[in-house]
Amino acid sequence: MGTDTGTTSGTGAEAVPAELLDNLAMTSFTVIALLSRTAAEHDMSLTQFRMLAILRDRTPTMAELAGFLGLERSSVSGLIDRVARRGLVRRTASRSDGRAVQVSLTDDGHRLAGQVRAEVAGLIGPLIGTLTGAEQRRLTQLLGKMLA
Amino acid sequence: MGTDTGTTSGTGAEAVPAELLDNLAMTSFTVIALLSRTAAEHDMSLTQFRMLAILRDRTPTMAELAGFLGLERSSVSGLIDRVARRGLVRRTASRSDGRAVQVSLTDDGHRLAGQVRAEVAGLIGPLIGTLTGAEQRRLTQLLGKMLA
DNA sequence: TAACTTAGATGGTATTACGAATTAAATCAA
DNA sequence: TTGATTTAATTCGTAATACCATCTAAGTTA
Repeated sequence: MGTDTGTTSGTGAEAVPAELLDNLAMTSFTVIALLSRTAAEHDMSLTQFRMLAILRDRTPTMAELAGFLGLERSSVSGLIDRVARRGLVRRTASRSDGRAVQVSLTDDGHRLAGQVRAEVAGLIGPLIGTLTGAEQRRLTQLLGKMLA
Repeated sequence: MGTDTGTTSGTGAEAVPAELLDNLAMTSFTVIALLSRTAAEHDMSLTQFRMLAILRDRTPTMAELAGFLGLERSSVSGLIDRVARRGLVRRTASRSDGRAVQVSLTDDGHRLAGQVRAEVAGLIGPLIGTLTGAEQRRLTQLLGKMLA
C-alpha cells in the first residue's frame, strides 16, 4: 500500500512503472540542476539559458518566445529587459507588424550560448560516461521516441 | 563550425553526442514542466513538491533538508514556513540537539504527496506509453545505470 | 569559564512569474 | 472613413524563491 503506482498487472501498458517514474524524475532533476549551475556561473537563470538556446536558431516575436518558454508575455518583457541590458539580445521592430518586436541574439549572446552549451556537454560527459557507446545510442533512441 | 559538441572520434567515450545531450535536456524540461504544472494545480511550487517527496520517507533536520534540496538553510526556513502554514509539514524540536529542528509530513501532507504523485504518474503515462513494455524496462535500466 | 562552532531564523535584495491595466497598432464593421 | 474591437507589448503591483549577511541560542572545545 502507500505507493499506488506499482507495476500493476493491469489492462495493458497503461500503468506507469514506479521505477521508471522515479528514474525519469531523478534524471530530470539532475540534468536541470546541472544546467542551472552552469547558467548561474555565467550569472544567468535557467530560463535565460533556455531563452538563449531558443534564440540560437530563431528570431521570434515576444509572444512567440513566450509560447516557446511557456510563460506569459508580461514575464518575457522583464526577462528580455534584463538580458538586453547585458547586451546578449536585441529588440528589433517588426516591419510587417508595427506592434510586434523581434528578439534576436547579439554576437555576444551567440558566443555565450555556444560556450555554455559546451560547458554543459562537459558536465554531462561524466554522467553518460557510465554508459557504453551502444547504450548511449540506445538511450538517445529511446528518449527520441518518447519525445516524438 | 559553431556546434563544437559533435561525436568527435576522440580519446574514447569522452565526447558527448549532441543528440543525446539534446534529448536529455528536452526530456528533462518536459518532465520538470509536467511536475511544475501538477504542483501548481495544488498551489505548490516545484521545490515544495520535491520537499514533500523527500519527506515521504525521511524526517530530516532543516540542514539535512537543505542538503537534499541543494538550497541554503535560510531558503529552507521560509519554504517550510509557507508549507507549515498550510498544515502540510510540522516542525519538531530534536531531543538529541536543542538547536536542531526535525521536519516531518503531517497526515494532510502525506495525503497530498501521494495524490500528486498519482497525478504525475497519470501525466507521464501518455509520454512513456509510446514505448513498448520492453523499451520501458530498458529505459528504466539505462537511466538507473546513469544515476548510479 | 571563555572562545568557538553549529542550527536555525530573520532581514534585506534581486529575480521570477503572474494577473490586471495601459498604450499603440491593426483589423473589422457600418 | 470612422468607430469598435482585437492584438502586441509594456508597465505596475504582488507573491514566492533564493541568496547573503547577520543574529540568537545551543552545543563543543580549550
